[in-house]
Amino acid sequence: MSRPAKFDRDLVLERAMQAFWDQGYCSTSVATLTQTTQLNPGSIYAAFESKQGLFLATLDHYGKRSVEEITQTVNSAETPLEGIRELFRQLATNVKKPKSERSCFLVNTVLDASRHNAMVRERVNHYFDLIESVFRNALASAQNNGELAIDKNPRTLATFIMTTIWGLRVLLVTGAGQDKVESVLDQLFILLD
Amino acid sequence: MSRPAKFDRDLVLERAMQAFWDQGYCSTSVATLTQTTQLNPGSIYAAFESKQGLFLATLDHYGKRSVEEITQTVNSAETPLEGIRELFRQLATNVKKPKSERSCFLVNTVLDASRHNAMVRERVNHYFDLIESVFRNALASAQNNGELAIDKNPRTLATFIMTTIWGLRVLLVTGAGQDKVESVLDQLFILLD
DNA sequence: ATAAAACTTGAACGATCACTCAAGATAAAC
DNA sequence: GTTTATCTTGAGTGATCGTTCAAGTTTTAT
Repeated sequence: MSRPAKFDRDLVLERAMQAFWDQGYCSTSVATLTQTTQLNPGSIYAAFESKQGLFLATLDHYGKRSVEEITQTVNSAETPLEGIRELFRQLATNVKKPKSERSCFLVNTVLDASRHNAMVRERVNHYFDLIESVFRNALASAQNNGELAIDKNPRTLATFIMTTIWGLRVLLVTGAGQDKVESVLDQLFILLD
Repeated sequence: MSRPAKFDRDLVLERAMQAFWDQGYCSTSVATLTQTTQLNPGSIYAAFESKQGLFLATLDHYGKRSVEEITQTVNSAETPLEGIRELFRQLATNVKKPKSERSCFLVNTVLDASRHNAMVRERVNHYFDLIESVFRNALASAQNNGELAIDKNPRTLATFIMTTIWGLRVLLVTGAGQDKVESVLDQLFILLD
């Protein structure tokens, strides 16, 4: 016996996420959020408790989708190792895309808001862990296939892959060209052979 | 025929830098800056024009010192390649240090303020370029010494080293332990052999 | 001494911040 | 149709934001 919320929660999260992603937590005012989400302050606070509550919800929105997309890309290739390579090739094509300077929402957040907020840090680390396990599993499969040498360590390589992704995100923000990005991919792929 | 400023500019820059580094540009208010620098608002604005002006000055303060320290570490080892390895070993010891979660001021800045401010971006990129050239020169020297295989490309490797540093900074912020950090170093060192 | 120039002080400015809440609107339950 | 519970609206809250500036202070040059 109550009135359901009129707005589409996923649409609101998507729009709020774009705002936070573009401008960062601190520079995104509630006034901006009311514009982009087309929700009044009251509705935002009724649904998400606070600006931080909305931010955490957008983090989940982004995190879940990232994990899905990465899993999809890595696991839908012909072989596990090829899946990982394909993921990096896709990442590299971001150079040309218009909003590549936004980097990754999780990476931006971990270097910004997470350092003084345990809740944010834990959530970001959670999604990083999930993503790393996708790589670790793929590498283990590759070893079983004989695609990856038996003396390589999937755990070590997965950590290194994560580090390379993080580094690549920064590289893209610096405005690096195609050549630099491909340099990085080449070096990483050497280690995966 | 004028009155000289009473405050120590370097000390003020150091204190302001610590504040910006700890909390980020946006979260560091001028009120905070007046406390940490022990300067009144008027003095700050007389000396640095604006909050952003002070920030840019702290960026230079940090950037110049970083370049000096990296150059020193890389060039004072017995061989160029050993210098690069030594730098990474030092970076790795940051895991234990209390403020390791602050990452690198330049990296934090490039993912935060730089994306919507060309002046900040150019300045950060400038220092990144200087640092990368330290590695490129060291690698070229290593090749002349016969320490680095002749088929390796110093330019490509220097870019990869920068990417690894950036990735390592993120890794440290996630709270990774010694083991993960050493994993990354091991993989990087393979590529330098 | 005096004048000139620059620095220091700190109260005050308008703008904007995150957030609240009373009033009105709306859907489900009966 | 009435009740009930919740959502929506948007003006308004006090706090804090970056910045300014007039008044007072201090140093140098003459």
